[in-house]
Amino acid sequence: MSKAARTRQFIIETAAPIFNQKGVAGTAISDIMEATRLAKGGLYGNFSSKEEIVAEVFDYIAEQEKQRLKAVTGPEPTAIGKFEALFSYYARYPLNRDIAGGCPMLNFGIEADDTNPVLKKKVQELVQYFQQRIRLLVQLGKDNGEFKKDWDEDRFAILMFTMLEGAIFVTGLMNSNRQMLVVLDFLRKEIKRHCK
Amino acid sequence: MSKAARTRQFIIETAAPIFNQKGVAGTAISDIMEATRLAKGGLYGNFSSKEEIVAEVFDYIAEQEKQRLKAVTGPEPTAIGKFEALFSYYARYPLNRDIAGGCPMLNFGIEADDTNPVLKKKVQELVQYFQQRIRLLVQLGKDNGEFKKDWDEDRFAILMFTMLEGAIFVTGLMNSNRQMLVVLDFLRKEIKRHCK
DNA sequence: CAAATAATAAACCAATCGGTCTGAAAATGC
DNA sequence: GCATTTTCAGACCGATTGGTTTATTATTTG
Repeated sequence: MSKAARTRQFIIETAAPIFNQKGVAGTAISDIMEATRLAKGGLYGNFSSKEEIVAEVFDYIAEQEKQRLKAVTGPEPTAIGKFEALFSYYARYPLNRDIAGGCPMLNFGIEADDTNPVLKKKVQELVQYFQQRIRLLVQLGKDNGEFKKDWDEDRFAILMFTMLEGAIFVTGLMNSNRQMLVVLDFLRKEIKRHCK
Repeated sequence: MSKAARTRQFIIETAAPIFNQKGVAGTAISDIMEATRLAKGGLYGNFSSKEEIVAEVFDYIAEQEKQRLKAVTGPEPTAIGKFEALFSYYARYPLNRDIAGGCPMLNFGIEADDTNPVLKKKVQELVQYFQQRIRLLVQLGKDNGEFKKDWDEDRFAILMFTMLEGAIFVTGLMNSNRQMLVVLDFLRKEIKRHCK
């Protein structure tokens, strides 16, 4: 890895939580300069514009989120276990300092919706990936004989995803994970309901 | 109503959809000048800062949302009817041109969360108001003998609210109300399940 | 180890940011 | 309908925005 590539990566990783917390419009180049302790030349030697930094930051975040999802569900052999691992991950989500500023899909998605079509498309793809993963988990459970065959995974993926995103929002706003716990309790029961 | 008061109100109403779409940080005073066709003096003669405009814009939006909620549920005599009116309101929500830029609670809440404690508190209060209204609707239904007495309204209010907010988010991002319809279908069945 | 190349700090740029101020114009009270 | 007060346009302000350039310092590579 060349010096340039390392610096580039360092900038992306340092800028990521700043953009996630303060938003794209709310983050100034000077904020990134301060956090990276790099001068302007150091940034613009590696990126051609703020937009390019934002785009790569989101790509990095998206990859990170996918990896996190894999890391959480991967070790569990059963679909039920994978779901349970996901739920205890989300129970800690609002307190999780790794994801400063809350869910990036929500943060970038809300801002990009009316302002940044390129970023919006990236967020769309990440949302679709997540919903797809939920559907695949249900299908896995069906194949394993854990879940009833008549369970509609498409429907469940939508319910689970919208509830989780809503709960992350409320949870961040209220500084309490109480509502998240209620949502997770519901999802657990929904899983049980469809177990064989 | 004095001229000043009318201008003030005009500024608030004109600025509201702009802030809701572009965000607080993403909206410049020049944007509001352009939309209102007022010069700087016209704005700063009525408000002392951008922050003050934002605060009053959100107060206006909050009041507007409360009124909308009342207007939708008010005419219906039964709790079931009120819920059904709400659901058909949300089915049209993403297409509704009155609320340009999506749900203000979500838009302002996400941005204010890490950047603006004053605004954050205002959003918190509006969220609590909405959840309270849902609980009261369930209680009304219980009192009317429409719903079973053992239905946990606190739990339902959380599920309904988080799902709707999540659905509004996804729906705006995806430019399709498909997932909203799935969510509404679930909520309808949840109501039926608790009917006597 | 030297020459070529890549990376960065800092001065600099025009444009725009939020905000102030003053004089003219419009609304208001008598 | 005149005098007073309110309301607003527009020039102006310093600070900050995203971005460029240049000169110097590191890092590679032969």
